[in-house]
Amino acid sequence: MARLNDEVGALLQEYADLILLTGGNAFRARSYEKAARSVGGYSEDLAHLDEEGIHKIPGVGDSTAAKIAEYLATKHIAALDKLRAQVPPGVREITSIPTVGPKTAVQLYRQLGIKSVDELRAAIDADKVKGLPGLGARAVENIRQGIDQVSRAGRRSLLSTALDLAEELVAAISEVPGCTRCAYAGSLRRMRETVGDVDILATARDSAPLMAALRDRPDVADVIGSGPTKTSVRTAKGLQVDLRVVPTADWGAALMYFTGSRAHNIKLRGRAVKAGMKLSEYGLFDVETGKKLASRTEKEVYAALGLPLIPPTLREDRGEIEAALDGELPDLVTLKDLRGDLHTHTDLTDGLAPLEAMLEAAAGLGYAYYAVTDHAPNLAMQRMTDDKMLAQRERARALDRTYHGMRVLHGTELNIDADGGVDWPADFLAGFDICVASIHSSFNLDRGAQTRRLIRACENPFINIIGHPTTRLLDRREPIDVDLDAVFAAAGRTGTALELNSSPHRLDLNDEQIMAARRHGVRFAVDSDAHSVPQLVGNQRFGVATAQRGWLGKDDVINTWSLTRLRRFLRKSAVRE
DNA sequence: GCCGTTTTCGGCCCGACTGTTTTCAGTCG
Repeated sequence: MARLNDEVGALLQEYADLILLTGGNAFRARSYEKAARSVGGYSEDLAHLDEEGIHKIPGVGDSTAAKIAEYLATKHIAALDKLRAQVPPGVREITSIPTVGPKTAVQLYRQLGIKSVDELRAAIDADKVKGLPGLGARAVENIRQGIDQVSRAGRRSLLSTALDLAEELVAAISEVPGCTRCAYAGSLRRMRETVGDVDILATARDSAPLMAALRDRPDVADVIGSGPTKTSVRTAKGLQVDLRVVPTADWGAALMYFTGSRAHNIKLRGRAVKAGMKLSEYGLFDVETGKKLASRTEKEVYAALGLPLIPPTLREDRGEIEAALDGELPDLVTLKDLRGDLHTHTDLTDGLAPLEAMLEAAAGLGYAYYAVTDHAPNLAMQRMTDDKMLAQRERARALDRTYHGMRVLHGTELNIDADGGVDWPADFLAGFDICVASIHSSFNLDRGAQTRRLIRACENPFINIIGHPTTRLLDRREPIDVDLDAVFAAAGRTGTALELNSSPHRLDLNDEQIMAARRHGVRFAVDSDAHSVPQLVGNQRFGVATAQRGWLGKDDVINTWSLTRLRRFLRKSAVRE
């Protein structure tokens, strides 16, 4: 469910953006930005806080607290509305294009009247942009590529965004009198990394009240169509939602049909045909007699096809049907299998919560161990020093075992430089329990150079995990150009785990890369990369689902292991000795 | 606008990279 904190955080971020776009004080804007992040990542729900409680959120002072209180009371912020009136919403949207910031967006608006991404593309095509101050041929070409990238990503929503909406809708529709079952289906149920639309399936004798409940929601901007079996709407945020209502007796067949994938369904139907049966969203039928053989539950339908229930995360026609027939479906890793988290941050660098708050939340998840891995000095903005890191280590040692006996590992997230080196020499690295190493710069090296730097990082005897290996951001940045097969081979050979970063913006490695890496004997760390308590608690479901999509079992994932086994792996002895 | 082992004013995450410049502005992590 979307938290009120995220909603308010987004408004404060918008306010900060609008301050910059209207030429306001940059420090003022930064202050609202900081507050936006802080509110979004705050562990307590705004809905349960009074004005005094709101004031205690770090980075929230008198002015911001008043705006939040105003929003909670009236659902409006007058100052925000005032700024909105000065800048068309499309101008802010333009700043989401990589390489286009507020200065450029405002210049385009002032000089050419451009107030949407579409208008900007048209202006570039008409050669009107080149020649503006600071915008030469190269810069314009970068903007054009940025537009392409954003529009490719923009058609689909992040899994987390779609899931928030779907869970809210399922809860609402389930409460409508007469609704007997309700669930989300589609690519969302398969937990694909991005989702084109949200499919909701429900059963009820009379569908009308369910359809009305969807149509009448305040966040519905547009009803695309509505009949007795299907209603389609578009939300204010542009996400399409389809609600289908089927008879209770056909729940299983309909859920299978609407969960897909298409390729999985086609293969199942082919199998049915060979056996003299027909499979549709209404059930599995005997072709000769027309008799319905199964439809009530998914398990029944799969069983009638001679198959065990196949988990939704595997239904992509990547061999799961064949594996099911051979009795070789993988025993997939689950959220409950995770015994710890190996890549997390605190407010010592860019995290929001102090170490103690993160540890308490981790212990609350039942973790047996937990690694704090704050940023290393080469990410200059983080201002890390040797002394700060050593002081944190002392605190971590002191807090070891104090949270329900949870073991605290002291680590760091190193920066892999363009040559594959990292922040500290061997003697300092040797002091850490665990080292994650990630790329945070030089994203545009050529394929050979990227491959070399990552292989060299794998060969570093102190690096245990390569963090977010391709560095892609689903809504913002393409992956680096790298020979992943060569990197996977190096990771397998050196005993370096590859991360499956659970942030819904990353999911890096992705499902197919995981499958390929596994063939090289690579082990994986499913890590939250949490920068706040909500991320620590919320991210891992996305990582685990992606691990399942990559066919990973418990044994493939090092943070399901016992601490003893994990420590042995972290010694990386094969390389060091 | 926020904040204080720099505390009621004066700083504020700091450096690299890119493409435009001829000494720098804008963007990004």
